[in-house]
Amino acid sequence: MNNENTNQYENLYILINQTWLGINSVVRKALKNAGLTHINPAYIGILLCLWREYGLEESLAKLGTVDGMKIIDLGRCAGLEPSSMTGLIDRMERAGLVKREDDIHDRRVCRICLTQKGLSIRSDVIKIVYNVMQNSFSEVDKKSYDNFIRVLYTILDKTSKKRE
Amino acid sequence: MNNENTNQYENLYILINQTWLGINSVVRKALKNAGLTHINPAYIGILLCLWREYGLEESLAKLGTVDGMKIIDLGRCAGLEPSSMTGLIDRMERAGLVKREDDIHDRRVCRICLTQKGLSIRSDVIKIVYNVMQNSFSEVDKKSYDNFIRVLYTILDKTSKKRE
DNA sequence: TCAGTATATTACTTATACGTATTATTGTCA
DNA sequence: TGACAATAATACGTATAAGTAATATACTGA
Repeated sequence: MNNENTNQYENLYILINQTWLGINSVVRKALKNAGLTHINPAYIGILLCLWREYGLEESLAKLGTVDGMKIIDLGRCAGLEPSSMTGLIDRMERAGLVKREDDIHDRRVCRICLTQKGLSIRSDVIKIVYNVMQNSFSEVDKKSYDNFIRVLYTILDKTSKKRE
Repeated sequence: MNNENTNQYENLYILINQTWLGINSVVRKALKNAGLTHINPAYIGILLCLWREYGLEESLAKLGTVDGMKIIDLGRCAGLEPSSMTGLIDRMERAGLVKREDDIHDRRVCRICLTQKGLSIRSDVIKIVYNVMQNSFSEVDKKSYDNFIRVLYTILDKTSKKRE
C-alpha cells in the first residue's frame, strides 16, 4: 500500500459510520417527537418484515390468520445475528408489539407474531421513516439516488454475513 | 403519502443499517484475524483523528511534541455524543492506546494523547481497513464510487448533529 | 433405533451509543 | 466582583449488537 494511492478508504469507513449514526439519531428523535416513545429504531427492521406478511391492507382481522416468523429468519431479514435477536424480541414483546408463540411442527421454534398494537402503528412508523429519509435525500437527484442504492446492494453482497 | 410513491424509503433505512453492520462485522473479524485483539472497530475513528495530528511520518520521536485532543473534539470528529466518549476513551486507555492528560490552560479539559502503542499500530490498522473497504467496493466503478461518497456527504450534512 | 450432527433459541459477557443529570471549571456582564 | 450562563467531562441507566457456550429439539444415516 502506498500512501498516495489509498483513496482514503479508512476515512470512507468512518464516513459511512457517521452517516449511519446521523440518520439513526434523526429517526430516534422523530419517533420521540411523534410520541412513539415505546418504538425504538431497532424495532423498525423487525416490524417491516412482519408487516410485509400482512400484505398492503392494514386489516386487523388478519391478525389471527398469519403464522408469524421464526426469530432466525427475522434476524436474517434485518441483518442481525441470532444472539442479538433474543434481547430485541424481549424488548419488543415487553413493549407489546409482538408475542412469541409455539410452533406446532417444530418445538425448537418460536413464531414471532404481531400484536394488534404492533400492526396498528404501521402507517405512523412508515410515515416517520419516510419523512426522515426523504429529507435526508432531498438534495440528491434521482440518478445519484439510484446509483447509491445499487452501490449499497453491491457492498451488502460483498460483506454479507453468509461468507466468513 | 401514497403507497405507490414511497420509493421504499423505509427499506432504504434498513438497507443502510444492514450495509453498515456488514462492513463493521468484516472489519471486526479482520482485526481479530490480524491478531489485533485489543483494537475494536469503534477505536478506529478516534485513532484516525489522533494519527492525523502526527503528520505522515510514523516517527515515535514526535510523541511528546503533540498536544493531544479534547474529548469533545474527538467526538465531533467521529460523530459521537460527548456521553458516548467517556466509556470509549476509558476502554482505549485500558487497552493502552491513549492516555488522558491535564490541560494546562483549562482545568475542565482532558487532552487525549496517543501512547507509543497507539501510534505504532497505525499502518497495520489502516492497512486492514483499506483491504476491507477495497474488497467491499471492488465491483463498484470509479464513477459510482465518487457519486456514492458525494451522496454520503450530502446526507451527513442533512442529518448532522449540529441541528436539532 | 440410536448415535451423531444440525438447527433454533437462549444465557451471559462485552462493546457501542445515547439521553439525562451532575460536577467542575471558565467566561460574561451588570 | 459576583451572579449566571456556557463548556468539558463524567455517572448512570438503557438500548443495541456481537461472540461464545449451553440447552432443547429435530434430522440423518448406519
